[in-house]
Amino acid sequence: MPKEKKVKLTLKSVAGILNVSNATVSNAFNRPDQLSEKKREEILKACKELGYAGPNQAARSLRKGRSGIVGLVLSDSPKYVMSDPVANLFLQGVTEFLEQKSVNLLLISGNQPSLKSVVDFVDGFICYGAPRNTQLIEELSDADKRVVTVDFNIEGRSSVNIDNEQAAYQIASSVIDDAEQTTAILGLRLIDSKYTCRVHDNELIGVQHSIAHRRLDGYLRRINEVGGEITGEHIWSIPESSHLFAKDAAREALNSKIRPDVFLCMSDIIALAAMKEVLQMGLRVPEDIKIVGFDGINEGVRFHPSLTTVEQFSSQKGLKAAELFFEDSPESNITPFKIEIRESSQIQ
Amino acid sequence: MPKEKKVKLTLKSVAGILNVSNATVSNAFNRPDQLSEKKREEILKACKELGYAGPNQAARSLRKGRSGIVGLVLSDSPKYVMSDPVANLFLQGVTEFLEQKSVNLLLISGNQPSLKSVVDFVDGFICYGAPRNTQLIEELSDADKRVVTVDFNIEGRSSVNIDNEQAAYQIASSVIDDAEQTTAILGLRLIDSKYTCRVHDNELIGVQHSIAHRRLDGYLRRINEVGGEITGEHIWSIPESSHLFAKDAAREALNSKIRPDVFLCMSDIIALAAMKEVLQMGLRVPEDIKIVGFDGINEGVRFHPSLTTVEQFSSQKGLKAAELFFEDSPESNITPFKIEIRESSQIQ
DNA sequence: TAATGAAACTTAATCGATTAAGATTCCGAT
DNA sequence: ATCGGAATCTTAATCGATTAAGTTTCATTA
Repeated sequence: MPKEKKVKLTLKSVAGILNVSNATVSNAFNRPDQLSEKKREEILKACKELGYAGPNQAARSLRKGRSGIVGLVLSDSPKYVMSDPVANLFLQGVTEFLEQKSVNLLLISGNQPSLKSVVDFVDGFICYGAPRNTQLIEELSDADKRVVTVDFNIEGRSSVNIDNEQAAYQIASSVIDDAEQTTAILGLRLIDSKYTCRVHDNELIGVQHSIAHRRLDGYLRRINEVGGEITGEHIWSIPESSHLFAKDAAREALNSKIRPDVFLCMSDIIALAAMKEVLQMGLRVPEDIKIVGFDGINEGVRFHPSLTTVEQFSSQKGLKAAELFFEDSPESNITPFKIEIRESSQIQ
Repeated sequence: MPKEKKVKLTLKSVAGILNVSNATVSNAFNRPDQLSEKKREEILKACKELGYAGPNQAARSLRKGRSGIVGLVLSDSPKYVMSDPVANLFLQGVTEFLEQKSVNLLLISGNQPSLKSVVDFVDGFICYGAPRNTQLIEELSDADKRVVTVDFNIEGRSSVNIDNEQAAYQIASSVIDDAEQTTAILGLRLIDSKYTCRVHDNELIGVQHSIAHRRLDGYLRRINEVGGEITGEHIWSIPESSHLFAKDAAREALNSKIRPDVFLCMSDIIALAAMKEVLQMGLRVPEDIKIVGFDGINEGVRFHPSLTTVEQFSSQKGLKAAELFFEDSPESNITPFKIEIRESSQIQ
């Protein structure tokens, strides 16, 4: 319940009661060198007794132009992004760093129409994945604030990325060493469709800048290197990193005439869904089918069998992004990844 | 890159340029009925051309006393809370509702020393779990703002809870129907220790108000009902819902002389860790050991075998909490739960 | 034609702070 | 005794808006 109060407690009213100027009260809180030690303690003590908790932070931020709040722009709605364990790890990293800096985080949806409603509250933005509403990218580009982008780039702004092509190449290499192997690729948003579907050959040609296409490049490089067969027939595009869509794709692939013995999956969520499907069909992993994922989520370690994947240290990316936020000049960072060979690809 | 600008664009400067009063410009944005349609369009058009995006929201919020931001006070550090899938689902629910209301969310750590630094920026608080720093509870209790608590209560404030005792009783009942069964309880923070440890009988007596103790009450009620044996020897306390601690507890229980054939786990995370341990020891679930969890996280559905649990619709709780936030008077809400019988407890 | 009153704007106080510049006090040095 | 300057405190402008109250304009009605 709100406390009863006669007058509203503000810097001004407190100053009035104590019979000093507001400047002095303000200085008591912010600039100890501007007044005598004696007076300062006197004022702080009186404030405590009156129940005045200190300067209003909103007013202070208006005057000073700094709020101590960082806006975290998500690629999509918070609901969707938070359901993704990779994003979640990233958030953990960001919040860990920011908490230590006593800075708070304002969550901002990537399909909000504009940043107008929040821009004046924050000291800048960390942007996780290209926002779905592309207008936001323009606003971020033009804003007179600090900006750090993650998993995409805005010219002149700080950014954090991994080398997706190289990572995909290496994870593919860990499991493909023979032209006789048949690979199915379970990709994420390779084409613009609301449903799980096979990719046609011609659609593969279009150059795209998304993370998914860089990963595809890496997979294809390895398959071509060993002389394996790979066409649109072997590639599925899943509209979002969801269990249901991924299971559909896995089932289709298993029932198709290509009879894959390797699944290259563009996320661990997809890989785990595929693995569950495979196991439920009575097949063995890795004996019948080898499966690798991408991301390195904890669930992959726990799963039985555990999942071989690209560990991309998402929380480290979060830490790095937060760190770059406080740098004075823009800086591009390529974060490391690690190939984690586990049970799902390795016959004991 | 920031755009070059001669003068800073504010309501005042824009009014100066357009040769009208600031009131008129303000009204053009906020109160269309206060000026002619003609003038309004004229002003908005000019603003667009000048590149003035509209009133500064921080200044507006200072004046109006509303920011359109809700503070989400977490029980612990964001890093720790976000790593918990249940909290994550809750967040999804909250954000879903708030996004639709065009309200943004400010994340606040539960071990922050005070809410002072954020209280002036938000219209109120939703508080997920009792904050670790209890001083915050007092501040929340005294604040002249809206407050909704979840999974705990503050007198006179809105709250959202499930009936933990009843839920625990029911899930226990689904798996225990015989005095011959031997049950091990893997509990969460039943006693104040940093390590996984067995609970001693005398420690069970102390009445506690935490969720964990309500759940324990429910388990014990069922076990006593069927005449099963239950002592401190059968109960483990795990310091946090983490995989490693839970595996320790499971291993200890399996190797102990009580030889349990039922695991009642106070979270799905604990249950899944225990299950992985059981499977790795070569035992079968549910044939050798039945395992039930609590929470209803997605990973439980995906796991093989899938996990029997109490679905507590955490995202619904989030929605409800957000909904209550906008109610004018305090309201206590008890949200439903559902017993989900799946593979881990049911012999086909 | 004068009174009336709604419509369209403007004035100015206010939200709650920060801070440069000015005023006063006080002390030691010349 | 006087001057300089540091220490301490006050004055007042400012951050960027909102809004009640006041002013002017102008069409309507008696």
